[in-house]
Amino acid sequence: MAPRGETKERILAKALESFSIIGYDGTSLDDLAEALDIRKQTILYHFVSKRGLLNAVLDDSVKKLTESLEEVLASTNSNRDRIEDLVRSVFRVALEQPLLLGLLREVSRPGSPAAPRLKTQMSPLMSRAIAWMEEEMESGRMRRTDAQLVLLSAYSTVVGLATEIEILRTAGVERVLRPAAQRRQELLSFLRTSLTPLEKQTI
Amino acid sequence: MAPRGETKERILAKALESFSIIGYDGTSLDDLAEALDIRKQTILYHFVSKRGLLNAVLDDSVKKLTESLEEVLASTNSNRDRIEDLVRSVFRVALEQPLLLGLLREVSRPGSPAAPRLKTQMSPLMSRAIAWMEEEMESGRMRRTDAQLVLLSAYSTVVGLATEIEILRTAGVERVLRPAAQRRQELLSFLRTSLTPLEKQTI
DNA sequence: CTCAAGACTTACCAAATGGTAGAAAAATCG
DNA sequence: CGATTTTTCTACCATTTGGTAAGTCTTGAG
Repeated sequence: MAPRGETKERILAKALESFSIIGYDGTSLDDLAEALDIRKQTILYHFVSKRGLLNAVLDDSVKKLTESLEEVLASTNSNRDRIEDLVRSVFRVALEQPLLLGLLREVSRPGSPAAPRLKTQMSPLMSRAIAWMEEEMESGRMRRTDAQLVLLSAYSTVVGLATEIEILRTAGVERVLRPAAQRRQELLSFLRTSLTPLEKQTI
Repeated sequence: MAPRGETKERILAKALESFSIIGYDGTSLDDLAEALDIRKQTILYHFVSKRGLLNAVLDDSVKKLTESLEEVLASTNSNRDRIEDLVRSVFRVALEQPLLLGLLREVSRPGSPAAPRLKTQMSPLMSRAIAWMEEEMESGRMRRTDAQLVLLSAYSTVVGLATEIEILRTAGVERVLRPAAQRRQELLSFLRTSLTPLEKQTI
């Protein structure tokens, strides 16, 4: 028998994968259990209900996401290109944990049962990000715009790059898109041209 | 009894709504029927199976989407700001038919059963859009970049603006975002700074 | 060794789901 | 009107689903 929380971890990982790819409703506990060579009741033992499992996966994911971004947001007044730092770090998450963004996408759907919980979980991170941006604007390192709007655009683009790629590939844009590094570069120039103060802009 | 294809139309509309909001797997034919005050078998009579219904909804939606964009893509060498035309038209679709984009989002999920069909349906439109952009670049009206990449970014942002707004609202960005017109404006400047040829750029 | 707590399983189940078969009702047309 | 076709409904059904109840097995502390 698996000691420690090993089984629990395995379930969480597979659940993230399944929720992220075939969705919450599309995931059956029986299938999940079979994929893990485990009995369904083991899952229910650890997480009480399917919703409980979703909540656990969600909590876990948001935690990882937060940890990844926290350090960048926390780094104070260095002179480095902080936008680049942020984009780089977000991209790292997107590349290492695409499932995580897939889950965000799944859960953020208007009809999702987990929306309220997501709010509770993400609120601090969002406030933090907005505060960070406003601080940047205050100090003149970032052009003054609506922080929320930029956040929305950036968020959409990143999640899009990570997940919506599929539709384009499916829709006929077959040739594999540029490597991730180049895509990041593209996003960077988008953000730079939009955010860098005019007087510093060299393009 | 409803003559003509009236019932069929009603079913299609409600199905689009349901698929788009609570997803394909989350939609039950019984619930759908009840919402329409109709018996489930009526749905199956018209669309054979649940998959058949999804396909029908998909075909219908892609058709509307294509029609909306076709005219812009078709308009030849006018001197007007064609990027603005395109963005404007896409936004009009997004605002008038948000469910349509919601469906795209749902269906474009990697695990979706409708992905192959989506490919068939969207391919011409995508090729068309790419050809359009390359033509613009050729003539110097658009800065030379990777058309596919720009398409991906623009697509992500629009679908994002239309659907992912929900997550931010849910995640604590409560204050209602700027009106659509301003958001469109923002997207326009994103695209302009990225696409307008340098020598013409005034910012 | 004992025994309680934790981890995992077998045995079931009520509800919901997509779907089939065929009758009944409505519309269409000569 | 009467016959035929189209549309909708009632009656079922097999399977799947999330979940409950109650056991068995494992482990670690005393």
